[in-house]
Amino acid sequence: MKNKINKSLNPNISVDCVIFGFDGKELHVLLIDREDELKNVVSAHALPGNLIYDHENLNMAAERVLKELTGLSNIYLEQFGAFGEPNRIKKKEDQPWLKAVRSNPNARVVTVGYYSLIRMSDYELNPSSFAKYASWIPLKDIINLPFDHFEILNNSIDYLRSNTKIRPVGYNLLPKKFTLNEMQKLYEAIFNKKIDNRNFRRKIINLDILDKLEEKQEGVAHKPANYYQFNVEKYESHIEKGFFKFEF
Amino acid sequence: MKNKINKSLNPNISVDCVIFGFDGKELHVLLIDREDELKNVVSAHALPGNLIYDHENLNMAAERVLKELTGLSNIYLEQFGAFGEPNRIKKKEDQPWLKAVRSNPNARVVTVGYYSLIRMSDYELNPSSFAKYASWIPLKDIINLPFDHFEILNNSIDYLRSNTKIRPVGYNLLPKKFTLNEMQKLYEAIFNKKIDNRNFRRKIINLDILDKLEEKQEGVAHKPANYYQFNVEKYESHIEKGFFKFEF
DNA sequence: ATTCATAAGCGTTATAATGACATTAAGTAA
DNA sequence: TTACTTAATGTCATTATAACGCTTATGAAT
Repeated sequence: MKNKINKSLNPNISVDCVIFGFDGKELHVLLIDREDELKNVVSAHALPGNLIYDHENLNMAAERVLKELTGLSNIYLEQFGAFGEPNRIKKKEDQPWLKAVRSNPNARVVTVGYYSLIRMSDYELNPSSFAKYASWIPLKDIINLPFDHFEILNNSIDYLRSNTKIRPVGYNLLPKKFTLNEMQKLYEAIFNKKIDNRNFRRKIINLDILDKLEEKQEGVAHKPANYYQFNVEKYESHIEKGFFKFEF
Repeated sequence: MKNKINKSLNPNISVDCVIFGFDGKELHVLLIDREDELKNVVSAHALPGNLIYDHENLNMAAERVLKELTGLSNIYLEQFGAFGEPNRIKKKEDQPWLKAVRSNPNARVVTVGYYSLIRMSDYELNPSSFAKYASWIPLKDIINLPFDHFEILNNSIDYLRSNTKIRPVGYNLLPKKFTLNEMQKLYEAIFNKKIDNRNFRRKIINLDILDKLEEKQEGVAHKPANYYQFNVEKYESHIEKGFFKFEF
């Protein structure tokens, strides 16, 4: 079994996935705790990532690895960069785990980063393979990671933000019906800053990608908010065209 | 010699360079004609690219490969993506050359793309290694390329354009002293469209990255244009901050 | 000397987008 | 009835935008 896998695993190329999760309040990142072949769980959280097979392309590899390690599937992943410092997996503290799980632990590995932003409540975590646990860690609590994963994470954040500046996000991140304030919280989470509510509303509404519903919130101890939903056609065409400047 | 090189060349990872050249009028791309070990020149133009060494990072590899194949050095290269279709170098017509120059011609290779935009007149082409010729080909004349190089090229164009929308370019692309119309031609070349001259001037001048010089054109059979030069400090700080929306 | 051709360079106007800011509205809870 | 909480709205001054036409400085041609 191990041999069979190793035959087609490329020793030099890996993918790493940065999955941002939104819970309505703040951004989280999906990290795993690794388990080596001796079943000693390696505690430092890490990005889900692994070597690719020679028969799959990078996107497929990222999807497969993500699924194998965390159970998540059907997630649109976007590439944001390749990381290839020769010493990126040479740190002393990272060696024992590599030696335990890789047939060629000293090989030079270039990794390709993929990211996604999803709604946490839509997915159930099912770690397997060498991932013993998988968990959502608040982004703000992540202060370091093994290998060069912290650098990769920071790169992905930049990428996410600049992408969000030129393409609206939200579909798949908010409930089918949502309030504008829920949407604003999403943007505030991504950019990690407060946004003026009147200006936000004006801007989002002018984008003309939302339909205002008749429905309102119920049972809340304050003025109920109106529900909105994405107008999928307008939303998609806006995504295609790209470029709306989102700055507050 | 061959063995020595092959020992540390990683068979699975390459870099490819898209060097855009500006001649004051239109964009060109630096392509090579390949020569195999039997000195049969392979005629189809290709992007300069090759496998990386295990001791170098991706950036260094791109710089080295570019220098080895074309003679260009001291060029700031920016990564724009990794390309990893399993069949990307499996096209029938690409096999003879691979067999002639690679010790492992069937290996699966993921390539990382780097691009730059330079002033053609600043550099002299000195092809070597397996590059028999290196030449600037007008971008508009490039209709296909071997391997997946055409796709890589198209990706790099998108990248160049979106980058130019959010960060001013021009330093290193124009003479030390240049006219606003020369600068406008650069932008027109990058975006491949005509731009209104009054609006262009207003926008560029409002960026406050240029110093207007006392000097004017001489010997031209029309009203002489004023020379400008970049204010390096302002330019750099603007590049840092990023994000100016450039749309016409 | 005069005219011509050429590109440079200036300016206005109507419209749209931006940021900053404060009050009222609609519901539940007590 | 009042208190509490979040939703929702509007204005204004400023800035950015796109579209557009005329005048100017020079060398070349006559």
